[in-house]
Amino acid sequence: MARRQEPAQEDTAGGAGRRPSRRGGGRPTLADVARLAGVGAITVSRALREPDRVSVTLRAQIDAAVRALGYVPDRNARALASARADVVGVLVPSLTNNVFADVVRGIYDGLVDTRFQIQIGHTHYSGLEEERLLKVFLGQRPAALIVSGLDQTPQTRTLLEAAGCPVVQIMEAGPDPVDMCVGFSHFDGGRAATEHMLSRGYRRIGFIGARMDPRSQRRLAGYRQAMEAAGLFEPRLVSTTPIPSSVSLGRELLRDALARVPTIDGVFCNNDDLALGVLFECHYASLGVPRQIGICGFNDLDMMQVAYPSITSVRTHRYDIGYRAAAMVKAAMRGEPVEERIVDLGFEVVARDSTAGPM
Amino acid sequence: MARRQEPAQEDTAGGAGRRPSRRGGGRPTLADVARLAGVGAITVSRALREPDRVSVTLRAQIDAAVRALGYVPDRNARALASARADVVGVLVPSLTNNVFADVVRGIYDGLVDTRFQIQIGHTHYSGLEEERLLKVFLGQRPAALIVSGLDQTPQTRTLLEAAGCPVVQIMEAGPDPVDMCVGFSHFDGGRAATEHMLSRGYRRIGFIGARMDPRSQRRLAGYRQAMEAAGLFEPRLVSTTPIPSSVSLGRELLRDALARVPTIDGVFCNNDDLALGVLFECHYASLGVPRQIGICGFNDLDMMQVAYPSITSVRTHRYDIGYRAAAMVKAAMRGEPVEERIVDLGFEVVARDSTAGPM
DNA sequence: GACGCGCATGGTAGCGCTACCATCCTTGGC
DNA sequence: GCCAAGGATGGTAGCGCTACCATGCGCGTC
Repeated sequence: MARRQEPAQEDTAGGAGRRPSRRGGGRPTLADVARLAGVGAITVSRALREPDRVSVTLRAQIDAAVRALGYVPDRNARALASARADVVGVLVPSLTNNVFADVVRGIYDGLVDTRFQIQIGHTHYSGLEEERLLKVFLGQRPAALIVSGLDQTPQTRTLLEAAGCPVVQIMEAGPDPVDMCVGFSHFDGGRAATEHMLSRGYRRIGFIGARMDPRSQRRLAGYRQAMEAAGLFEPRLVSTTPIPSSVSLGRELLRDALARVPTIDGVFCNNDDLALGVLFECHYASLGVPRQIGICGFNDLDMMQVAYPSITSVRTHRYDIGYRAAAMVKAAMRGEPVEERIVDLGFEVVARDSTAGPM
Repeated sequence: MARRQEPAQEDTAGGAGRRPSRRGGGRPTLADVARLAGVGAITVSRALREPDRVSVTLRAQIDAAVRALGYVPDRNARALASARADVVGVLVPSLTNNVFADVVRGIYDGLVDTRFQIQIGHTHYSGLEEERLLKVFLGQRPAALIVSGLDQTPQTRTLLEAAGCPVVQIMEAGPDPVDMCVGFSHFDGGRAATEHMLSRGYRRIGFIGARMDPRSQRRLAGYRQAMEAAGLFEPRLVSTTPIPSSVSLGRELLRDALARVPTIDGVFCNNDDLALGVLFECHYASLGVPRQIGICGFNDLDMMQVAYPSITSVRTHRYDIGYRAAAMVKAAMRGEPVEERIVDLGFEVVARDSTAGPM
């Protein structure tokens, strides 16, 4: 298969006197379009980028020439000449995680009507990997950067500050962002969930958490504060692991927790995967939900509502975070002053059957 | 915040006689490194891309200069000069779908140790959108392309054939790929799942499917062939909708199916989300699984194994498909002849409690 | 000892586009 | 009717890198 390096293909229209340049592979260029339309190259460039600044007559000629040649602008040349690639770099810990998949979907939707392409990097929850990827991204002078969380390494923060493009930190709302941020308070979310369970009458509420990234830590801190305020905190109520979260891990962690504290009457799960696993383990072990065990998840994925019994969770506005981040980035790239640099989209505790109260 | 267009920063090392070029923002260039290291620019370029071709002495000097200046190669300039961007374009229908999230993770992992960046486009299951995105991708002369499925529009296929780079079609294994393909037979998967349920004694097996893309259609065709072979096919056993799949939709579709055919004794679900919804609806309606209703999903996500009862599903090798696609792309980009252009990674019916047999 | 081969290194000339500035033409004010 | 102002158009000069083609050197061959 002649897949690599096709021989220079024949010019579609009669591009008279075109010297066969050895590089580039014979694709039509801006100059070809200009020649066919009988205008200067720069006018073609403008017609494509800022149509309003070119007269209607010329624009029509140029459009026709573009179509006739099947011209596609070379984004690499454009990026080099303007010292700016039409690329928005996005750094997320992982895409397997439904939460980030939703955020990224919001970002994509927010940028779908622009010329910007999205490039995603997976940090795998590692600050060093984040730093490495950021350098790679900066190598192409991205139009904007979206990074997850507020806990970058000092070096990464310095790079972001010197990036020379808009930067949005997502998932968390907090003071002193590099440039802008959009998210919510994980601490408050953890506290609110715990307070909800306490208000429903649960007392020995365990915390189950996997892959304790900074945001998970803050949710745990919120749980702890609520429990301490009620005089109910005990270290052995907390089960955490650095292992990535999954439904099956939820089952295991509940078993562990019950082995350690058999009298647990409720579980606040760091996320919904774990909560679903906890529910299945309760089914399996014939523990009644919500009478013997109350369950609360975090994020409120679709399945929480339809699980049987339905599972209480903290609804977070993941898609909106991505969409809003895209909007902030767009505004900043247009040069508009962004007055609201710190956006807190909040959360809601959605009470369902799984926390109806102990017997 | 001076976020946009920082003033040209001072040269870190003493770059004597450096005229302040108005564009580019004063970032160190290859020439700066060459000057500091006392070598030619091209040697620096080689030292970075093909270290073996530069003597150890010079390499050390160059490395030192790179570090001293904090030099980061400009990927846009590199792409323009070499007529190839270090970007692999990936077109998938959606990332919300766990299935594609896994595939994409495999692609990322497969390319993590290379210089290539991944750029993802979401076609939203639309052939026209796929075509549009492909043109955008081609505008930067990607190093390789990975697209989903074998059912591109004729125009898209033409573009792919003329892309001048390796192309891998993923998710399906079939004859006559544009260049290469890796996946499995959805038809066979649907048939095998149905045959499994038939072998366990289920007779009035319904099909539940959402967002009937070409691959879902082929799974349905496989189901249909198995049912017809057993003399059990009936059109009203099939419930499909163009709506995107979700757990809650699974609950609804089961209700619909039962309303139409109350004697249904099994359900083959087009994917695992639906299967989980069906399970929850059975819990809710007090229908015993697997005695009254047998359930089989598709893809075998993590939660199938830990659901209670555990749910039979067709395991597909999503991560491996992505990883293998990345490997094929890497080999082709290195110019190695790829002998196996059509790779079928198969699937397995993982029998669990949900299809233990009717009463 | 002259020649040729291969390897390390360098110079030159773009890649295709856009920033910057110059030029031209229209339009309006006096 | 002349000139200023402003909008449309074009020419020139790169952006920072790599492909291509020298060049120079050491070494083996006859």
